[in-house]
Amino acid sequence: MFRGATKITLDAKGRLAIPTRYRERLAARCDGQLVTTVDRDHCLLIYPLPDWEEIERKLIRLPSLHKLARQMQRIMVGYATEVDIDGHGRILLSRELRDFAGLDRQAILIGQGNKFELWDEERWNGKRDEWLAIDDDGDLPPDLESLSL
Amino acid sequence: MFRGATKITLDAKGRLAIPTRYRERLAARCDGQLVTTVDRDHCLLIYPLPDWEEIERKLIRLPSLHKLARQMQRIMVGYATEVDIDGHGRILLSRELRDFAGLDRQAILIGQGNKFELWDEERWNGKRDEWLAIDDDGDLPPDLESLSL
DNA sequence: AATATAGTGTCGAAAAGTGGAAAAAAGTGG
DNA sequence: CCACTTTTTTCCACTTTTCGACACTATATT
Repeated sequence: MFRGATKITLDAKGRLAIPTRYRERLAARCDGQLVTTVDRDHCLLIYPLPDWEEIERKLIRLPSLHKLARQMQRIMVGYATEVDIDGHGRILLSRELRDFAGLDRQAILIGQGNKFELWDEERWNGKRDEWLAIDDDGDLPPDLESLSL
Repeated sequence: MFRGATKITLDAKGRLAIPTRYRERLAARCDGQLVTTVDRDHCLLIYPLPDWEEIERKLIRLPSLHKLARQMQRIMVGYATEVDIDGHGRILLSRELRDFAGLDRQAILIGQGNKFELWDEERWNGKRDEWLAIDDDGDLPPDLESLSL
């Protein structure tokens, strides 16, 4: 399980150095082979290759006539890019992906279970504060209703 | 069960010395392995690793397409950082976590059952006074209505 | 073919993390 | 009230990680 938030700066060429505490796990899980794609919230998702392949299978199987399903296929599979971790623990993010997520220099890498999310720092801070401000006394789904932290 | 409030100062590197009265219990429960994450009220939550893992499992299982669920995953799992108690009973709080909670030197550690809360001292004092000032004559939810202390 | 643009690898400096120990403060018992 | 123990805090030295710079290669463009 990947967890934790890390501030990261991309270099001039758009490379991202994976924090060392994840490297060993990634080497073991997928030999440094990752897949990067985009998320509706304009961040990037970074999966170990085998995890991505499973998700891709699920996406492909969705009914083609369902509008939302087709959109998700197009966006997620469409942007999915295979990247290898280089000898110094870095990956190169293509211009298309960086543009989509508004990434230039300062970014935040967020562990999310089987994947990572990569956000432009400012966008993350903005969204985060927005989420925290939500007053969720309203009706919650039962799973959340009963959640005790 | 952890209880009690303790004034604590962080050192220049952002390390926090766990009060000795908790150390033995923490060593027994989780061999000094803790997880720190953030709370909506801009304090940090500190769990023994096994307690956190259970919460994380619940969070990860929530449906990915549910907006509120995704937000909670992002914030709570996203900031969750594994920390080990070192030989001198200290843990290091990452810059990201300290920034989030506005921690610099003086902090308050609050026992809260299965976890601790860590507050910047000033923020704690402010919030506490705010809470104490609230006049709660209004209509309470039934669980509270019948609460006898 | 020449030039620009993007991608890759390597190195060194700076910053951050780690561990240990001494000093200061607080608590305890006589 | 004083001496002693324990806990807390500060400080320093060392290691690791991260960041920025540079040079080289490959690919695309005019």
